[in-house]
Amino acid sequence: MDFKKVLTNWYSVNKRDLPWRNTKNPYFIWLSEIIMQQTQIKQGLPYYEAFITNYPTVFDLANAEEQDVLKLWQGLGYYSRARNLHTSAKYVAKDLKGVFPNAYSDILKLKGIGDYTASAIASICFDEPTAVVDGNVYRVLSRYFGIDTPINSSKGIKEFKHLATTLIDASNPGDYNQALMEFGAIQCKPKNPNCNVCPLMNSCVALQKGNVDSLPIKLKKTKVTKKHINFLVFMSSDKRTLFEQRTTKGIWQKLYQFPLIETEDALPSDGFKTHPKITSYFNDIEYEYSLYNTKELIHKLSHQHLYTKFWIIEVDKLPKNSILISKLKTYPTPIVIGNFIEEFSFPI
DNA sequence: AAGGCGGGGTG
DNA sequence: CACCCAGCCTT
Repeated sequence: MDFKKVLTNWYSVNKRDLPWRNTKNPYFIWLSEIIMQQTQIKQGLPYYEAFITNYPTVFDLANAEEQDVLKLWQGLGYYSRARNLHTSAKYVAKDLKGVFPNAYSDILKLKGIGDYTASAIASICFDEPTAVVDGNVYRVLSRYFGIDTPINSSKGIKEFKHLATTLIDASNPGDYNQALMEFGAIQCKPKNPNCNVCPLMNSCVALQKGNVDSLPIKLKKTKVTKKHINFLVFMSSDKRTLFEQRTTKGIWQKLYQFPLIETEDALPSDGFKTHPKITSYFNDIEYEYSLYNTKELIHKLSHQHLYTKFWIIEVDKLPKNSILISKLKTYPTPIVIGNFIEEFSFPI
């Protein structure tokens, strides 16, 4: 039996029952693919359900406020996915009158859709024989064919895309693509792959050479930077607080947060009042403060470790742009803020 | 070509 | 602790 036959047979027996496996509706498939980028199925599944419930059609998503879309996305990370999804939904609903593009090259033009996602939608929804290459595919192909080209080099990206294209089952590209990915997720796992019961054990190059564990090859590790971030949680006697939207380019763009002071070193509780950034921020306002977490909370992202402190600051009055504390939970926030809002006993 | 972008899970 | 996950965008 050849490679694709083995895979599709394996898939028909072992595939998980996922909600987007019973539809070819491009809107649903699109949603599922964006949500699942760099995300494990278990983590993304409840978000997929929430999105199809809240926005059953592309028009519903297009008509939504960006803030509401981000709120529904809260906790999933890589928030540009949500912003681009919303942008493209508006484009499809208005400019394309709700008709999703039906060819790889046109799907690829949508913001937030790259080679992988365009291939997935084109093959699953429109039977176009475009090969998907995601993390699973890199792993399966590099091992089965014994390829040690780094998967994150431009040479590797081209090589694996080309190989995947030559292998695709043109008669059923959608199922074949999903079979290859599912095989990587369940059978040919990163750690402890099930080689002893693998249907491809007789022809897997890496298994024969004994280097399954060292494939695929990936260059360069992302280096982690450390930051100290201090959130200023104001509380006024009329139960208001300050909450502001992040407008800067980088992390958590367009999400909301308490006023933030970044410091190079940890801000000591006895030095809070004298730190220049604090004195300039408060500018003669009377306040009482305390530290919510004496131990810094280390919020770990893939490329940053954020040493986080929440300072509770009680004041008499706050300016007009303050918000009611009771409305805090309606704003999209980074998960580290969302967790704090859940845990802290605000006066309401 | 390289780096930034989240949060959760695994060994 | 390191590495991975249905990747994409910007520089």
